[in-house]
Parts: sequence; C-alpha cells; structure tokens
Amino acid sequence: MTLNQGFPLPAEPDADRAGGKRRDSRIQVRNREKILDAATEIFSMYGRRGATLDLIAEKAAMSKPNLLYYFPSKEELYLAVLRDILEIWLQPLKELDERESPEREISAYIDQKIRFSQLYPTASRVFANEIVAGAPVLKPVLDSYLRDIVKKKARVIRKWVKRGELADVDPYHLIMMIWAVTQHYADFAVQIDSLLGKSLDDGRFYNQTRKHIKRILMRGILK
Amino acid sequence: MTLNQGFPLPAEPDADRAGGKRRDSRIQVRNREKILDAATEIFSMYGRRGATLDLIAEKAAMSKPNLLYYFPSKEELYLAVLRDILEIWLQPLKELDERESPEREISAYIDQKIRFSQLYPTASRVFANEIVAGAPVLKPVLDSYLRDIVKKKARVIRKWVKRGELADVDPYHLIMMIWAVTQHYADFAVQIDSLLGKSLDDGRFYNQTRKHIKRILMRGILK
DNA sequence: ACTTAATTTTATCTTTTGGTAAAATATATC
DNA sequence: GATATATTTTACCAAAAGATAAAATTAAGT
Repeated sequence: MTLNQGFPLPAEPDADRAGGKRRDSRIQVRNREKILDAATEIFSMYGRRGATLDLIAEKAAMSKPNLLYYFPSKEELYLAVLRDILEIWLQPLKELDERESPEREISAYIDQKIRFSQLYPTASRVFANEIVAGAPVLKPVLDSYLRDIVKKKARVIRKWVKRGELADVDPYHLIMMIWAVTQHYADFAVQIDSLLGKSLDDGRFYNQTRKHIKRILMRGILK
Repeated sequence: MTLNQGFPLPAEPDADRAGGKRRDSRIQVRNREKILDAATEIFSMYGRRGATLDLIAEKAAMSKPNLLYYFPSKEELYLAVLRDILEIWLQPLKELDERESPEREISAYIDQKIRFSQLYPTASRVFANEIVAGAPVLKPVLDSYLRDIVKKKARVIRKWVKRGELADVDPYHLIMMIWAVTQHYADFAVQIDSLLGKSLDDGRFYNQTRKHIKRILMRGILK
C-alpha cells in the first residue's frame, strides 16, 4: 500500500530525482513502506497530534533518528500517509459513469467503498480522524479537489433522477449516506466488534453487511 | 450540558459528599462546567492524547493548576467528559418501544439521533474520536452496558419483522446504519461544510437532511 | 470585622517528545 | 579491496506537557 503520484497535497520536497542523486534503492523502498505502515497504524489510534515518533519507530522496528532519515519530520510523515490514503479513497467515486444504469453504478460504488473498509480499515480510520479533528491538514483538498469531483458526480446522479431511473433523491445527501454507512464499518470497527463480535475480516460477515447495506439503500432510492 | 449520574463508567472518587464537606458551591459548578465545555472542544479536535491541559485551560480561561484543582488529572477530565456524552448519546435508543409501530418509533429514533448531532456536534466528535481510536477507555462499556441495550432493542426490531410490519432487515445492521448516517453529519461536519457549504446549524438544511435520511431509510425498511 | 475554608496564582519539577550532530557501520562502485 | 556513498546508531538538546507545592487571594459564616 504505497501508491502516490502527483496528488493534490503538496508533494514532498523531492529535491532529488530531478537533481540527479539516485533514489529508491531496494532498502529505501522497503523502509519507507515499513514506516508508512507503522505510521498509519499509530496515527489511526492516536491521531495526528497524539501519535509519537517513538511509537511509530518502535512499531516500524527502527530507531527514531533512523525513521527521521526517511521522513524529515512527523508532519511530513503524516502528510505522506494522508496522500496515500486519499488516493485510494477517492478512486471509486471517480468511476461513477452516467452512461450506465444507476442500479449498476451505485451498487458497484457501494461495493467498492465497503471493499475499501475491508482492505484498509486503519487507513480509513486515519482519514476519519483527520476529518473529525476538523481536517486541519486536508481542508484545502476538501475545499477544492474533492469538492469538484463530488459536484461532478452529483450532476451524474441528478441526471439519473431526471431520466426517471432514480427516485427523487438529493445527490449530495445520497453520497454522504453511502460514505457514512460504508465507512462506519471500518471507522467504528471496535464498536461493531463489541456489539456483534464480528469484523469485515470475516468473509461471511463482510458479504452479509454488503448485501444488507445495498438492499436497504437501493430499495430506498430506486424507483 | 453537564448531566451525569451513576453512569456505567467508573465514577470519580467523589470522596466528599458522603464524607461531609460541602461541595457544589456556585463557583464550583460554574467552573466545572466551563472546564467540561472547553475540554469537550479540545478533545474533539485533538483526541484524548493529542489534547493538552494547556489548551483546555486556555479555552476555559483559567490557569492549568487551577483547572487541576477541579479535575485531578487529564485522564479524569477525559473520563468526566465521556461520561456526560455517553449519557445523552444513549438515551434515545432506550426509548424504542415495541408496542408502538416501527414506522413511528424508528422515525422518532432517527429524529432524536439527528437532533443530537445538531445540538452536540463536538460531543459527538469526542465520542467518534474515542471509538475510532479503538475505544481505549470505553471498551468495557461497549462490551457490557451498550451491548445489553442494543441486544434488547434488536429484539424489538426483530419482533416488528416477525409481525410483518417491517421488511426482513437485520436489526443490528439497521441500528448501525442509523447511527452511521445520523452521526456522520456531526462527526464529518467539516467535510459536509466543504462540499455543501452547509451545517446542521442551518435550520433549513437540518430539516432537509432529516427528511432525506428518513425518506430513504424508511422506504428501505418498511414493507 | 474576623476567622476559616475555598480558590487562584506563582514557581518549579520530571517526563516525554520532536528533532539534531556526529560518529559508526554497511553497501555499492570501480 | 579501496573509496565513496548510503544507512544506522549513539548521545544529546530544547521545548512541551502533566503534575505538585506552597504562597497569595478571595469568599463564607459568624
């Protein structure tokens, strides 16, 4: 889990690469990934401010200065983590296609969102934490990039409504609702586990959840 | 906003009151409330670990030692905040009554939940933060108290299904869905604001949201 | 007004934390 | 295998943060 290209978050200084020094040696790649994974986990539990480099370093099984050799500061590390998450978080939304039926597209969208919750629950929690905290870092991205994508997709949904393929729903509220429900299973996983003793890791539960969400939501919005 | 009696969270030492010293002077009450409000706000933004006594003291407009005169430690303060929140957070669920129609009861429940999001968005965020972080403090409560209430209410919903008043929905998933959607508007308020430029403070938006959620959800679950 | 108890302030201490410097070690290239 | 470069470790620092002690101030009860 370490994608990341040209993302709408200020990219790392990245002075090299263009400059000429070689980068991305095997060990470089391996360690950066190890750190990003550890950081994701720690940030998901303690938040941006509550997380400490000591904890992250320990989880990544390396010394703190060593960690700082790869990421110049805690803030930079946090940014790197967010950048990775945002990319995969956004992907599914971009794929909503008005030329297909809303039944098929929205169903597929829900599938992708719940899949994300299953595959990257900690990442989802880092993102949730950032937003709940008031998006101190992501606010600019929400205000520009995300805003544009959502606006575009709201238009798609509105088109479906006009064509009479969908009940008269507000596109924005519908999107919020899908986000809320699908992310809930990752973000509030402890609660789910306490109440049901289950998690999305359990394939049976995953499918039951997926189908249940889709059934209620689709029934609620299809004509 | 400072209820709190006999809550399923370890109560503060509270050595006095029984002992004999007078408590709860006017100033005592006022300051504890001032602190709890400030703490709620700071904890909602920075989480349990990220929040600092300095920030809370500043927001409460008093010195840090003065704050510690009222709450013996940061952890105790956090507990006090959580205790208050949990009480009002749980209330609505307890009221689900099988003798009434599901249409009426679930509709009322959604109303109460969204009301909570409107009235106590920061409290909702503190709670969200605690759960997203893995419920380090609330886990025992989730595992016992909440579990029992939810189990009881799941039974109510199941009864409605059996009576044929409700579509064949899984009670737990339904409750999760309602929580997810209603809390989303408080917990992810920044995101909503970025995308729609609206918040539940806006009465018009509040009602539109409420109706929209109810429309889709009720359509999804009623026969 | 005077005494006692409650509240607030000032000064301070210790631990934690983000971060640096510089030496030591490992890796790659020739 | 020598040399340069990349990586890791050790030792450390300054600021932040939770907490305490004790003095100073304010409020309450008589």
